Amino acid sequence: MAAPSSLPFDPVEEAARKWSARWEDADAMAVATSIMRVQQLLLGRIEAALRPLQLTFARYEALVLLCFSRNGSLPMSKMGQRLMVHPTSITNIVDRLQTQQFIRREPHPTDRRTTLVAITDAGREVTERATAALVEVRFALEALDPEQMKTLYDLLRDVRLHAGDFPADEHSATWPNAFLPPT
Amino acid sequence: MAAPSSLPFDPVEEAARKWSARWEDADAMAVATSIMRVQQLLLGRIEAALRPLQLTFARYEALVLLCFSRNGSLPMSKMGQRLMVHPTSITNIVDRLQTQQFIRREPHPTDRRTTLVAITDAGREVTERATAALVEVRFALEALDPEQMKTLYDLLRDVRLHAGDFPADEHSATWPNAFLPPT
DNA sequence: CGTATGTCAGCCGTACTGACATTA
DNA sequence: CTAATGTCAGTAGGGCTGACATAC
Repeated sequence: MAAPSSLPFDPVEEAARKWSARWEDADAMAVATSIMRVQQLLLGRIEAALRPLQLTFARYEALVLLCFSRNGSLPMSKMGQRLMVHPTSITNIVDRLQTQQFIRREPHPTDRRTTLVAITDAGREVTERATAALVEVRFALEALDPEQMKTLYDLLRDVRLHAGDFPADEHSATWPNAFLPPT
Repeated sequence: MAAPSSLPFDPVEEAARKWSARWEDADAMAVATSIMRVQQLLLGRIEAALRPLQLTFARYEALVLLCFSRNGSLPMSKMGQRLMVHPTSITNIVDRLQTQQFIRREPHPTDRRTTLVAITDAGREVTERATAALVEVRFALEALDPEQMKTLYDLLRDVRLHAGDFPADEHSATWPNAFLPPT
């Protein structure tokens, strides 16, 4: 985690100012750079919170995905699609989680090509503890109030939608309305 | 680059819905996940645009930083601070750029501890071409109009500020006003 | 003296390519 | 047959740690 580093000014703003003097689209450059930097800052703080539990964010996401599945198990291919990772990367992640005894590989009952990944009790337990750790630091986003969160979420959703992260159509609400009772 | 993956729904929204049923701060989790995903999508498209020039985004950022410096050269330590990378990582990046003949290492005139990194003519040239390539794809942010860009920039700036990316005080404007003539 | 700068060897987790065996 | 699934070996680029020589 690169230390929040003692600069006397905002490096992104500085770059945008100089950029606009010779090139176009300085605003897009400033936003793209901001996203990279924020991701780096968040990931650093998130992984620092997970380190005592021997988890990375990638492995944590995989565990959460399994926790949310109907039977606590999913095919490798499904996990790869959801987490946006390469098939060989999901093999890697699952290998590590298996070494840690947080998941088990099981045969698929009907399709003998596919491998099911099932979360273990130890896996559920560490996921609970990791989640508590992340909620405690509010995912490193304590700078934002609920309204700002919603605005940011919606803007990022537009970017994801345009980049093909999920289909446009459908009766999909924009904001999950996490704090409202499920309808 | 993980392919934009043919899911029939928004995986982040889906996760937020299930999250809110058992845990707190589903909105912070949704925003953090969105940032990770958007960063991955943007980086994928940006690096695809840079690949023909044999550049990664990290190396491109280093070249731009040098382009913007007064004399086309900076100490390694300064580059590391600005780019938020570890001292050994800047050595790595500079090594690769040097192999590509895009930069030169030079001795510092007065402080014999520090190494100056100077951009070469070939370096300036490839930076211009890379910039043109990125401007052409609008940094993969063509989904957003100027007003959305500003909103997003300001929100991300709040997060960076709170995370210690730069000091709060100062007479710093929030938006670089890239399209206005310099005052 | 203590501090700062850059480099080196080495390790880690991740992303990918290409090839492959197995099964639908 | 073609297509899908998961695995393996190997490679690449990046982020770190610890140790170190050098210079302020």
